[in-house]
Amino acid sequence: MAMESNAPVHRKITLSDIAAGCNVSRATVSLVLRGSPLVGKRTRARVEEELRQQGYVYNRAAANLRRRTSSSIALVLNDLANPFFAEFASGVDEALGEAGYVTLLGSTGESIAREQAVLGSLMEHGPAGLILSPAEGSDAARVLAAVGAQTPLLLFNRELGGETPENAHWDRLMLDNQRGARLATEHLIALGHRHIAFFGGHRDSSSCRERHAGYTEAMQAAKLPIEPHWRVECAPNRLDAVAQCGALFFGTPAPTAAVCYNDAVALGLMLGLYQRGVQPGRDFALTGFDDIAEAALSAPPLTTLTATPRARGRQAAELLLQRLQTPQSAPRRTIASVQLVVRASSCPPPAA
Amino acid sequence: MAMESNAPVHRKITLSDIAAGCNVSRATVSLVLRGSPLVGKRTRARVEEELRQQGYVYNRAAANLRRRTSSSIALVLNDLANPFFAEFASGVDEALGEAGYVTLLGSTGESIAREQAVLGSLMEHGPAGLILSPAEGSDAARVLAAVGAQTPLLLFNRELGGETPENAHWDRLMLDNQRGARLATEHLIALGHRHIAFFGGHRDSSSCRERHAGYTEAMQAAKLPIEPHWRVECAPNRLDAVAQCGALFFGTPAPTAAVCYNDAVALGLMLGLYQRGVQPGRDFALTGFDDIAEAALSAPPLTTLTATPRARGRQAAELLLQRLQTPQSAPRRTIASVQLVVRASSCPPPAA
DNA sequence: GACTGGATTTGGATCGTTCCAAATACGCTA
DNA sequence: TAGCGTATTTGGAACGATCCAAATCCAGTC
Repeated sequence: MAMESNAPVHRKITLSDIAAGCNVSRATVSLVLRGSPLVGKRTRARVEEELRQQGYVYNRAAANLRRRTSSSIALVLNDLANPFFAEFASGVDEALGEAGYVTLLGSTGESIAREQAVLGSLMEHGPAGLILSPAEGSDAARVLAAVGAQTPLLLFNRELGGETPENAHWDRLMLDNQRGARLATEHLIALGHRHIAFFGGHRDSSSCRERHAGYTEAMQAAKLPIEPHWRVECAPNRLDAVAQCGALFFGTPAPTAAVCYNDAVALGLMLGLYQRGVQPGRDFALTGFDDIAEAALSAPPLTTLTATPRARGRQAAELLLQRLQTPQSAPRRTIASVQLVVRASSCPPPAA
Repeated sequence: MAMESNAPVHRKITLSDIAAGCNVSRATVSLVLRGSPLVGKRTRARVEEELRQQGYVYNRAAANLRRRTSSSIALVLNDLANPFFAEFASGVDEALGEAGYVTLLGSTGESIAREQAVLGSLMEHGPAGLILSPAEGSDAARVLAAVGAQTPLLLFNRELGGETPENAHWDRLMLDNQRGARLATEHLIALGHRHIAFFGGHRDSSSCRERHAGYTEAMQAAKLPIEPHWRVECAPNRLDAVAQCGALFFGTPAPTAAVCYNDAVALGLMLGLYQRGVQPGRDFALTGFDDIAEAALSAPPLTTLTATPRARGRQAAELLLQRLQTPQSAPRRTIASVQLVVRASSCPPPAA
């Protein structure tokens, strides 16, 4: 029942406490902590014992202040609740952790106002860099104002609006949206579809524009006409997709297939189709984008494009870490390729 | 084309720069920053203008050092890629952000070793408190060693192994696992099932034990026997669930329904059943736990227990913030209730 | 013009660590 | 035992903010 330690119960243990405890200077303890070869072995052992005894925990904030360094990286996501971003985040955190960085999390819920607030708040913590998947409609000027020109930023997934040469110095990691959507469209065409819609997303989102371009490209290459009512916009989530489903069938000819902006939208569309008595995967073909975990488990399983979000997370972290190494090198634009995963949701047209 | 600012391009702007820029002392600038009523209006205006001009960003780390405060809270999760935790995280971050805290993220991927490493690393950043959803098999002694007795910790979702009176001082936010599983089991019994299995999870996980207890309770109350081979363990993810599916049908009588440890496991089991030619929701009834987003969209939609993870995230944040207010008050154990959501996966038994 | 008291402003020490130049210790040789 | 070179150790000034006691300002009063 003896007291193991006579340290005061409150107040944190600092370098000085350790130094006093074993009659060396603070500088020496500091050297021990950082594993410097300068300290003698006897001293090192003594200090290490004392560290253990007193239950010392390193104060990285103080060290960072003195050394003018940072050991954190901010991760700002437009929608953490979306499994695609959750997996991405987990990849980022994993890779950053291995490199000795800690992740400062911020999620914006697609709100530009929150994005501004979150960026401001995170910057005050002095991250070494940031990874940003912008909220819809976020623009370069505001982000630059919040982040400043000194801190490296990696843009993921979406472009910012209003980019100018001055702030185009950011690195990027984007998905090959156009090629992905083209692959999906070509796949549907190969199955015999002629009336193919592009469903979901907003026109002012860069990723949506790119995917739509891939769709258009494939349609034109196959000399297929595109009706205006085959382009239905909706927010990139399930709920709005269900609501907008009807719009697909307002005009003639009605589409027999749809390339969807992403998986969430595709899953929503499925639900909407069921509600109208149309069975997806039998009466109507559709494809998604992202290959979130539930895509393989939906009814029917969803044909989609896989981007392996966890791997993208690791990649994003690595790109940013490289940037920290070489702050002056030219900005990099990385395009991650995507692969078509064919599942049961993409059926041949009923007529064929 | 005039230079707007003559500040050196590199090197961050500090209080002293501002002070020098408008001939006041650092102390005054500091007061302005914190909106103190002490400073005169003319001075305040002058300083604020200078802050804007120079693009000052507050260094919260330095302030925290001096004030011996903290503005961050660590969130350590066993599985961020699981949508349940992703939504939880997004709720936590939202509530913490509103309270002016920043979230330090750490995900452990169910590895005790990583959990130790992550906790250690996060502690060095001096969070005001932590929210921990422990990895499977994590024990109280190790967590206490990593976190210390000073920093408030809120346990979420799972209990730690090896709890002793000394480290039982942590707050807790748990789900009403037992009641939830009992409700699910009673529901299946009411549908006419007599042979009901409990599928998935590991015996040494507290949440699994509790859910299993709820299942047992309902079975016993209905005077239904339980066969040993109706208890199949597996890791709480889809993949392992698919693999273990066969084990359910090794003995007789075979179950006609299963209460699953969670949604991930239930969705995996569905897949496994399909592979054996058994159609879930028609030939076999099952229930999940968590109500992750995909539960409503699976084929068939999954009967499960909803815990509204985003709301739980907010609640966890609020509980921890309250603890920071009153460090001395007695530890709180909060049990969040869950609700049964009946969907098509829970069908009557084939015979009935 | 000296004095008073509230309103502002300020220098200097401090938080816990690291850097750096300088001091001390120690083992050997002469 | 003095002298010397290498191996350790160390005081004190940073880092960028805040705290606090003390200084200064500025009407208004006598």
